[in-house]
Parts: sequence; structure tokens; C-alpha cells
Amino acid sequence: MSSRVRSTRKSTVTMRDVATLAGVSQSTVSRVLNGANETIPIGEETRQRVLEAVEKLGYYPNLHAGSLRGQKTLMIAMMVADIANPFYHPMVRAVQDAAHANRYDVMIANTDHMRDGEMHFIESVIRRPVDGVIMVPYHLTEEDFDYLIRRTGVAVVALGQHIHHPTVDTVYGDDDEMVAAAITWLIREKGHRRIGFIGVTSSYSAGARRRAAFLEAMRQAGLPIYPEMFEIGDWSSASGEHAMQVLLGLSHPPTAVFAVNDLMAIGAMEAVQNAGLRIPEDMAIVGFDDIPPATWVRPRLTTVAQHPAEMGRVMAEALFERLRGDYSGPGRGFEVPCRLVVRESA
Amino acid sequence: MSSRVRSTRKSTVTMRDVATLAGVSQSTVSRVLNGANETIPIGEETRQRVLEAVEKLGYYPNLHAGSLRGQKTLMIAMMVADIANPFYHPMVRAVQDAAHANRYDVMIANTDHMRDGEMHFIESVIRRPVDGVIMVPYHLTEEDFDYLIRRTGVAVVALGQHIHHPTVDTVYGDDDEMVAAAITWLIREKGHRRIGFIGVTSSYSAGARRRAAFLEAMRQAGLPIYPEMFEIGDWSSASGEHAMQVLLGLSHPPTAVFAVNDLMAIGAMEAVQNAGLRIPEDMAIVGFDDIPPATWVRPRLTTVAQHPAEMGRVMAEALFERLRGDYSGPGRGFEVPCRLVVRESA
DNA sequence: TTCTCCTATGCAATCGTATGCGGTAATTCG
DNA sequence: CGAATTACCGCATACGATTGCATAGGAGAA
Repeated sequence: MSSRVRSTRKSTVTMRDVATLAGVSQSTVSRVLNGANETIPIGEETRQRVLEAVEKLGYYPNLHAGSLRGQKTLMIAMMVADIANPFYHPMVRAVQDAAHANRYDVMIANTDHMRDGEMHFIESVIRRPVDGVIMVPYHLTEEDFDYLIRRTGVAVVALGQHIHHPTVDTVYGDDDEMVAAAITWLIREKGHRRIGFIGVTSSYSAGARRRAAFLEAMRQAGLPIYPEMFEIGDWSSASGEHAMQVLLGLSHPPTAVFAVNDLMAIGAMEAVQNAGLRIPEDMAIVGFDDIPPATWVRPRLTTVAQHPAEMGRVMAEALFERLRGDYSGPGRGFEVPCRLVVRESA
Repeated sequence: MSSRVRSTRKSTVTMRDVATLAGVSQSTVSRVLNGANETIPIGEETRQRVLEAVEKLGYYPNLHAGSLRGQKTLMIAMMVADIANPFYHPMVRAVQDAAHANRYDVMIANTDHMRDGEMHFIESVIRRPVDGVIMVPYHLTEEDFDYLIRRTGVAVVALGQHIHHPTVDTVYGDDDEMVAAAITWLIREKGHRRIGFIGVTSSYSAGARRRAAFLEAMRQAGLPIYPEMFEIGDWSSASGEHAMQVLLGLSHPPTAVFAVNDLMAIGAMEAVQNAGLRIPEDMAIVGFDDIPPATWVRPRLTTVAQHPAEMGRVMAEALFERLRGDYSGPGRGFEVPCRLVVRESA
């Protein structure tokens, strides 16, 4: 057995190596590479020598050093509730594409819908400063945002109309109006009078808002509210299935159910079909989000479509405008409208 | 209009600030914080003063500094083909959870199944060194791995049995055997003799291997191969739908189709149902992966189940073993077995 | 009392890069 | 032909943390 140790000799190529090979000083190399900077001219012949040396050694700047030096980190951080929820994918994709186009890398964190996770994210960003942050916060308060920004000076873009902070850009859908519209449609066009609701704890402002919109729509239609027809889930399909089982067990079940996201709506469909009931004849179901699987289930899911890809695009656009210095004013709000997509489940 | 400029004065708290407040030197603060390091004792009273100062100022170490100094970066990078493919979510989740448990952050990159994307990822890691890398490579060669490791000394874990490198740990499924098993099952149990295949370009070794396994199974059964029954997709449901349309347009279509991933299988189901045909009576379909939507479609999809969560867990475990120094030998291989899940689509 | 030897702490170099400032040679101008 | 510009480039320092080495003070031994 030879004594050959695993040779993990990382042969880091630094600017100084390039400088040596090119026969110039390290600072000259720096200036050649960051050519954008004027004020100091560089001889054409020198520039060529440096460039050749860079090429020859396969030099890449060490971004950690630049970050330390207080320059741009060329990295943004993104916080989502659950990377496993299809709703977020187009958003993440859009952000990643934009980042890539701007030569940025993306750090991703999950919060699992929990405040601890969100606070942990803030800590992360303080420990490892980034240039910008895109997030989908559920529990963060204005003070939290303030703390983050004060500590890091980072540019922030958030999803959700419940966010109010003077320097945070927000992107949001008109979801409460669309919830109301969907419920009204269920009542007027489909003649339902007993409508169930699968929501989430009201600690989620998005959940609370959609719930309020639901209540308001029912009130407007002069329909009674049955407290037993409100079930609580956790955004997952399993929880939606369970919620529907409870609803189905009622002595006098609803004829239609609205779920605040598609995952729970799809779980609800499972429960209905497993109970041998038909959709929408025995039970109509409306979801929210319009994730791809909504068109794969049978019957296809009637739902309120959000546009996560567009939302992601807008968030990234807003963020990079700030990072490029094209905008530096107060926080802006961007609405990305939703719309009711009628398919077969209601 | 006041002259109040947006005060993005990031008030970075450094170790020196802590030191000043505690009335000690900066190196003492460092030693208190990294207490794990023995050999150097610290006065109890001093330690308390430092800790109080840390608390009071809300100090967090700047990870960029540590990274530069050549210490651990506390960051790993993960490369996947497409974050929008549900197959990867459990994997990403598992990795993120493990990272989080080890106090690591995760950088994520998409490759869109393209070699350029994969090479770009390598560049990224060279520019911004990380401690470890987890990836799902489709095109990278042994030389590429070598280059990455030589340049950065990073620990690498990859998914796929086509990876062979002396210091790279790999995790893989026994997918070719399972493809063969599925085809054989289709022939023996279900009596199919004309089986179509929706694959991907053979530049994907996973695609090539599954195709080879398919051919071998057909050969073993003494069944003829019809070249027109091979369609090429790009892993997306849309491409699967299109492929099935072509297959359906054949003068003598297959009676069963195997798709190399569930997304394409689901797309194929759409095509069949849109054509007014029944599954599995008119057309049987078998997929690969067992993503959640496989149980949401009707009929439910018969498929070969992989276990992405387990794969992610194993990859992360292998990586962190190396990062913790618990293992530093040659590359290991971990097999995560697949299994055929018979549902209703075949 | 003097010499050791801990114990507890500070000093200073270092990681790779950016940049203000100073210095030199070449060029222009009066 | 001497002086004032330019045009180029290097020196040195800073960013925030880790760490080898030096050192102050006090205890114990001879």
C-alpha cells in the first residue's frame, strides 16, 4: 500500500500568478480585468500580455475575495416556503434564469412555512452578505425586514400584498378578488348554496385574506355560513385529502368546496373519488394556483390561475434594476393579475 | 422634499467591534467564538464579557472572510437538470435538509440538460469555491470532473451509474434492470407484443441505457423491433404528448408504450385520452420515476419508482461524511433500488 | 531570590482582490 | 533645451477572520 495521500492539492490560480507570468504587478492585472473602470489607462501591449497569462493559467477571479473587499458578491438569495410545491418552480426558474443572465448565482432556502425558517434565512444573509434577496415570506414583520436591511443594506423584493416596507418592492396577485369571483361564480352560475372551505391557519396572511374574501362573497350572496364546513390544511395534498374526508363525513356535507391551493384541491379530489362519489356532480371542487397537475387530473381542475413564472420574472426584474443601479427609489408594488380557469371539476 | 437619502448604511458589526466593546483583542474574540479549538485556554471572565458583547451587538461572523482565509465556506453547490421537474424536488429537499442540519447553505444551479450549463456550473464553483458539490450530470466526462477537483479540491458526489472517477462518490438506481423488468412484465403478464418507446437523445447516458435495456428485453422475449415505434422527447410532458400523437398516427400503432420518465408518460396519456382512446384497454402506458402526479392522473400511472428523497439523503450523507472528515478514501458507489409499481395505466 | 513554567492574552501575517496615491519614463510645450 | 504634462504602472493598505508566535503576569520550585 503506497503512501500516496489523496492529492487534494487545490492548485488555486491567483491574480498574483497571472501577474508574475505577465511580468506586471497584481494591481495591473486587476485593472486589466475590470477594464470597465476608466481613470487609469493601460498600455495595449501590457493588456495583451495579461490576457494571455489569464488564458494560459485558466485564471478565474475568486469571488470570495471580491465579496470581502466590499464589492458586489454576484450572488442573490431566494427564500421560498417549500421547493417541493410545484407552484414555486416556475418562479424559481424565472429568478434563476434572470440571475444567470446577469452573471449571478442563486442561493436557495426553504422555510417550510415556518417563522423559524424565515428568521434563519435572515441570519444566513447577515452572515453571508449577498447583493439581493427575493423572498416569499409568510410570517415576517416589517421590523424583520427593517432589521435585515439595516444590517446588510441588501436590496429586497418580496411576494405578497401583505408586505409593507418603504424600501421593499413587492409583487402580488389580486387573489382576494379572484377568490370572491370564484365563489360568486360557484353560486350564480352553478347554483351552489352550501360551499365548504379548505384553508390554512390564519397565521398565514394569504390564507386569512382568502378566507375573508370567501366569507365576504358568501355574505354578499346572502348565503349562510356553516362553521363546520371550514377545514384547515397545511398546503399539502395529503392534508387536503384529509380535510375532504372530514367534510364528507358531515351529516349534511357541502355540494362544493373551495381549496386555497391546488395541492389541497387535488388531495380533496382523491378523497371524493375514493369515497365513490363523482366530481362535479356529487361534489364540485375549485382550487387556487393552476399548477401543471391541475390539467392532468380527471376531471381537470377548475382553479384560479396565478402566474408564478411571470411573478418570478417581475421580481427578478425589479431586483436587478436595483442591483444595476437603474432604480433606487422607494419600494414599488407590482400586481400580476389572476384569472378564473373553468375546467371540469366545477 | 427633504434631502433624506435612502440610508442604506449597512452597519456591519465586525469582530473588532465586539473586541472593543469587550475590551479585548480581536483574536481573543475569535478564540472564544471558535471555542471548539482547544490548546488555548481562555479566562472564564473574559469569555463572558466577549459573549455578552456578541449578544449586545448582534454579531454574526462574516462568512466571506472565513472562506477567503481558506477555511470552510459552509456552502455546498447543487446542480440539477431542471428544478421544475418534480423528480428532483425530494432530492433537493433532502439535500437542503441535510445541509441545514450541518449549518450549511446551498447554492442551486439548473443545467437544462445541457452541457453548456454543466460546464458553467464548474466555472461557478471555481470562481466561488465551496466545500462540496452534489450534482446530477448528464454530459460531464471524467476529464471534466478531474479538472473541477484539481482546481478546487472540492468533495464531489454525483447521481448516475455512468460516472466513474476515483474520488467521486456516486449514487444510482438499478434502472436498466427495472426497465427490462417492466417490459418483460408488459409482455408476459399483459400479453403485449407491439411496444412503443418514448425516449430521449442517446447523448443522455441514462436515456441510452434505458433504451438498451428495452431492446434487450424485447430481444429476450423474441419480439420484433419496429424502428418507427421509437420516439424522442426532451423529458417534458409536452414532448411526451407530441411523441404519443406521432405513435398514434402510425398505420399500425403499438398497444403499449414505455416512457423513460413520468412527465413524458403523463403527456402521452393526455394524447391518448384526447384521441378518444381508453387507457389501458386501447393503449397501455408505463412511466419511470413515480413522481406524485403519477397517482393523481386517471387511470393512475404504472411506473418504475425511484426514490429521489432517499437518493438525496444518501448523496448528502456521503458528502457530509467527507466534509466532516469521517471519510476520505476513494469514490464509493451507493445503489438505491427501484421497483415496479403496478397501478392502472397498464 | 531567581529561574521555570503555565495561563491568558495580544501582535501580526495571511487569504485574494480593489484602489488611492505616488513614482517613473516618455512626450509635449514654451 | 528645460519644464510641465501625460501615460502607465507599482506600492501599500483595507476588507474580516484565523492562527502561529511572542509575551505579560503569577505560581511554584530550587
